[in-house]
Amino acid sequence: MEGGTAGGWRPRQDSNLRTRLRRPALYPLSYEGFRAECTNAAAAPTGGTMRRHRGEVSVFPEALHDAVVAALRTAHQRGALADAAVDFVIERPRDRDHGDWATNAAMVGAKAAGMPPRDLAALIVENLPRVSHLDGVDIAGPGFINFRLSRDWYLEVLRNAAAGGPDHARDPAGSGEKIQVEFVSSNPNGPLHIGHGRGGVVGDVIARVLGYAGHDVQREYYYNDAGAQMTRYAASLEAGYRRALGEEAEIPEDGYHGSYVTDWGSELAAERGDALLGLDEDARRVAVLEWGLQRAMRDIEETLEIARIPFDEWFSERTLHERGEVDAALDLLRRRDQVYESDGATWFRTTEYGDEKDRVLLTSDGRYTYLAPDVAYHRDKFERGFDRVINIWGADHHGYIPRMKAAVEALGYDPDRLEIVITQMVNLSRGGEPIRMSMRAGEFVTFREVLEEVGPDATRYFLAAFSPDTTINFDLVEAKRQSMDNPVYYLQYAHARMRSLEEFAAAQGVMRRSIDEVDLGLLTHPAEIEVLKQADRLREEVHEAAAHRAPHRITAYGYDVATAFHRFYTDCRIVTDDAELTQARLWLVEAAKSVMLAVLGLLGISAPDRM
RNA sequence: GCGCCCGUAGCUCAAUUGGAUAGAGCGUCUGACUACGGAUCAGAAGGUUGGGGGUUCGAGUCCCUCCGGGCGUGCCA
Repeated sequence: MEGGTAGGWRPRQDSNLRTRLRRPALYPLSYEGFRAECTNAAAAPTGGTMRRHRGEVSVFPEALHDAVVAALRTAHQRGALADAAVDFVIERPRDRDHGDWATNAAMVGAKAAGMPPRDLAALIVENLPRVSHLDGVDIAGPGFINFRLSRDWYLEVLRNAAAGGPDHARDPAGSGEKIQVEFVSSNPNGPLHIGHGRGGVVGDVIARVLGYAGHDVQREYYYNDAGAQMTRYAASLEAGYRRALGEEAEIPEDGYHGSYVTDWGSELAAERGDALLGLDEDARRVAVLEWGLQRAMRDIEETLEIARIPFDEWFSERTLHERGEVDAALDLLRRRDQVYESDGATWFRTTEYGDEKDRVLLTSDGRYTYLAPDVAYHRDKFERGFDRVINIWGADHHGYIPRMKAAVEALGYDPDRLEIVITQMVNLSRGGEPIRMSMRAGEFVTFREVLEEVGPDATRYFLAAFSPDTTINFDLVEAKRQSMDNPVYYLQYAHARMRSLEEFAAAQGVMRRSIDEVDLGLLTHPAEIEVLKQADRLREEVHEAAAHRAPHRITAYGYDVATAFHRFYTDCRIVTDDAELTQARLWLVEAAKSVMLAVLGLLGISAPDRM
C-alpha cells in the first residue's frame, strides 16, 4: 500500500482536506493523518470508498479526495506529471447547477505541472479511478472538475435518514475533543438582559452543535459571587429594603439603580420584615448579600430555563478563594517570574504575551482585581482536562482577550486552547422605537421579559440567526409577528406538515410498509431529489457550524430544508391512488422529518405537530 | 490616539474562510390548488460588495490607505 511519503503527486504535508467538513479530529490536516485516522477509527476504505461507523453511508467528499489523489499519482507514474505537491480542496460548487461536488485541483496544480489548468483537469479526469455512486464528471470554467452523484446515492441518503432518526448524522460521542463551553456567566447582581440572552443562545447552540459533531461538551456558568460588585449590589439592595420598610435610604451613586432593586428590596422586606435592621452593620450586609445572591441566581436560572439553556456546572468564584486557588495561581505566576511589585500593587507582565500594558492583580490596598480570580479560574479549567475551552463573551469584553490569553500562556498552557467567541451587541426596539439599555443606571427590558413577550422559539431563532460578528437590531414587534419576518414559523410549519401528512395517511388507512419492501426508485421528481440533496448536507453543515462556532449556519440550513420540503409538498401529492408511489413518498417524508427534527433540536426550537 | 467588530439589493442579512454568473427573506409587481394545512408555491424587478491602490490563474473575502458606524481602551466588574 502506498504510504504518504511515496513519491509522486501528493497533498502537501500541511495540506488540508478542505471540504466543508474540517474538524481535525475527524478530518486531520494532512493526507497522511487522514489515512491513519481512517484505519484507527475502524473506518478503513472498503473498495474505492469508505464507510464510516455504524454503516453510515456518507462517503463524500472523502472518496473524491482519494480519487483525485490517486489520479494524480497514476498520471505521475505514467510519466505525464512531474513530482510536485498540491493543496487542493473538494467542495460544494457555489452554483448547484455545476454538480454535487467540485475540486480546484487542476487550477492550484497548474503552475507546478507546467500546463494549463484545463489540460491538467483533463489529465486528472482521464486517470480518475472508479468511484461508486459517481455519475458524471466534467471540466468547466477555468479548470474546475465537477462531480455529479447518482440518484442511487440519494436513495441511500433517504434510507439512512429515515432509519436513523434525528441523530442519523450524529458523530459518535467522544470521537472529537473534550470541550468546555462557558457562557452567559452574568454576575449575580441583577436580571439577565438581551445581551446575555444572545450569548446564552449562541453558546447553547454551539454546545449542541459540537455535541452532535461528536465532541464531549461541558457547559458551564461562572458567577462572580465575590468581589466589589457584590458589595455594591448588597448596598443597593439594602437601600431598597429600607425604603420598603418606610425608611429614608439612598442607593449609592456607584450602586445598581434598576427597578429590580426596589422590587427585590420589597420582597426581602416582605420575607424578613424588619428583622435585619436589628443586626449590626456587618451582619446585616452579609445577610442582605446572601439573600440578594440567591434571589439573583434564582431569577437567572429561571430565565435560562424558559430559554431552554441548560448548564452542567454552575461555578462559583468564592469556591476558588475558599480552596486557596487564587493565591495558588498567583504564587505560580510569581514562581514563573510573571509578576512584579510597583506603586504598592502587584502587576502581571501581560505585555510579554502581546497585551498592550501590564495588568494589576493585587491593588495597593491589598484587594484582588477581578483578573486574579479569573487567572485562577482558567487554570482550574485546564486542570480539569479539557482539550479546548471556549468562552462566549459580549463585545464589551473583547478588550480582555489579550490578558486572558496571556494568563493561560503564563500558566504554561497553549493559549490556542482558549478560544473566545465575541457576540456583538443587541439593540432592542419596539416598533422602531429604541429601548435604551443601562444595567447600572436604571430602566432596561430583561431577557425574561423578551422571552415572555416574543416566546422562546422566535427569540432563540432570532438570536441564533445572525453571525455573532453582526450587531443585531431586535425589534420586539417584528420578532413576535407570525410572519415571514421570523422564519422560525417557516421551519416549524414544515415539520407540522410532515406530521399532518402522517395523520392524513393513517386516516386514509395507509400505513408505511417496511422500507425494504418499498420501491424507492419511483422517486424521480426533481423536487423529491432536492429534498434528499438537502438532507445529504446535514452532517457537513453541522461540522461547518461546529468548526466555525457559527450557529447561524444551522438556521440557514434549516431554511433550505424547509424550502425543499414545501416545494416537494406543492409539486408532488404524497397520498394518492398509486399505492407504491405513496409508500415511497411517505418514506421520503420520514427522512425529511429526521433532518428537520435534527435541525430544530440543534437550535433548541420546539417541533409542534400543529400550529 | 490605539485595539476589536461592522459597512454587500429600498430594508434585515448570507456568501462553503481565495473559487465559477455575489445569494436569501422582507417590501414592491405578476401569477398558482374543486383532493394531503395558503403560516405554502412559482416568476419579475432590484448590485460599481463605502472609496482608492496592491497581491494572483481568480478578491465581497487577504495586504495598504482613506471615509463612516459600533464597542473597548481603570489599582471597576
